[in-house]
Parts: sequence; C-alpha cells; structure tokens
Amino acid sequence: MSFTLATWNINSVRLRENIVAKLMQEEAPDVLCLQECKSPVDKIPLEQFQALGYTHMVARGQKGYNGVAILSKLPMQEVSAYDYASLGHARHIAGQLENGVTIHNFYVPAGGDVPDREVNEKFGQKLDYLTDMRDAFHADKPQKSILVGDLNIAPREDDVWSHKKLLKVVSHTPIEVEHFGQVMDSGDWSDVTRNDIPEGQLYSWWSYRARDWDAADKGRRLDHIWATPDITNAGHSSRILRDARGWEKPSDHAPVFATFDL
DNA sequence: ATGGTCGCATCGCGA
Repeated sequence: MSFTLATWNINSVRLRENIVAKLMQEEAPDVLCLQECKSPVDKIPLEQFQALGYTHMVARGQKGYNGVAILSKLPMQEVSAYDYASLGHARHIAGQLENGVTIHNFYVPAGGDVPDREVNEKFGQKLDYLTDMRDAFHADKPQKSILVGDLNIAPREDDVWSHKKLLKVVSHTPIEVEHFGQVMDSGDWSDVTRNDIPEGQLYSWWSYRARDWDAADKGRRLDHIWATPDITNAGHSSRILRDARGWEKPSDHAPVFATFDL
C-alpha cells in the first residue's frame, strides 16, 4: 500500500478549521499531523474533518497552548502519548496504522528568546525535552516508525535564510543542533525530506512579523519528517506546500509532505 | 540595534 502523510503546525485548529479543510480537499493526505492546535481535544472541530473522510483521530490537547492531533483517513489506534521532560504539556501523540507503522507527532518546545538555560528557563526545557526524547528512543528502539512535527530546530545551514545571522538565534544554535542530532541518532532516524531534497534552501516557517514574508523569504525549516531504517527507502515525493503560507488567515508554518510505499 | 505580528487563558504571555 501507499499513503501520503503531511505535518502542519496550524496555530489554532479552531481558528483555522477552514484552511485545514482546504488542505484536506485539495491535497488529501491520508494522514494529517497537526501541532499547536491550542484546543482541548473535545473542542477540535471534528465533524467537518470527518465529513471529508478523516474518520480517525488521536490527539492530546489543553486550553490555549500546545496540542497535537493526528487526523487519518486510514484506521489508526493510539499507542502512546508521553509528557517528555514532565512539563505537563500536550506535545506528543503516537498512533499506529493497520500496516503496523507507528506515527509519532511532536511539538517540541520553542525555547524562548535567549539561548542560555541559566537565564531562560524555557531554553533549558527545550534541551531537556530533546534529551528525554533521545533517552526514550535509545531505551526502546523504534521500528517501522515515522516521526513528524514541529521540532522547532532548523539543523542545516541551508535550512535557514542566513546561517551566520542565526547562529545565536534560538532554533539554529549549535547546542540545539547537537541535541537534535542525538535524537536522530538514538532512533537511527533518517531525514526523509532531505533524503528526497538533498540540496538547496528549504523552509517550512516564515515569521508573521516580516513585512512581506514571501519577498523577504527569511524562512527556517522547523518542521520535519523522519523514518526508521526499515522503512526509510519507502519514503518519496517529499515537498513543502509553500502556497499554504499565503492562504487566507494563514498559519506561520507551511505543511510538509511525504509518501510511503509499504 | 530595534521592532515588527499573531492567538488566547486576551491588556500579558508564548510563539
């Protein structure tokens, strides 16, 4: 079988119900992973999504902040939802398809403004969250698994508009990139997006604060799709739907896609 | 060097 998966930080699923539906109608991924739903699970507007064929959902939510959901046209069962770093935040949910593939959906903490855990508690929480992820995947090696989400780190020089200017900016600092690499190594994860698109600038997020995000193009690749070695070769057709950043009342993130033939 | 824009638990905070 073949299925297409997308990951999208939606920045309020209730406010953006209509562009989620637009994505479902126009792109029709089989599995859609959302982050920053900013909604309790029982207030996610499921009916419209179900009417479009997304009859399965696994999710964790809280009022106002965070929140992750996997909407699926394919039958899916919840397998876990961990509170890494014990923050009490809804930042992870995992579901399993009938073909045995597990999908982990993450919203890693953004980490605040100052990249120093001594003066900024949120930066320490981000690093601790990544360390907990690393330890969990090290202790329990994932198999037949896909990991997606807003990981809030752009690891490569060509994942940001200016490597030099962003070296001290949270999301691209060397210590974050090192933690990111340790999470990847712990699960033998490979970067499906970069396997498919190995060269060139690639972004999935553009700040709301830019005067003209499209012309300025000061983006970062914060949203990722990874796979374990047993299925990574099945991944193909990766793309980022940049157009969605220009939709009506957009999220500041664009959806990232990959297809798996399994 | 600064400020810029969003969303919501809305006049403060997180992103």
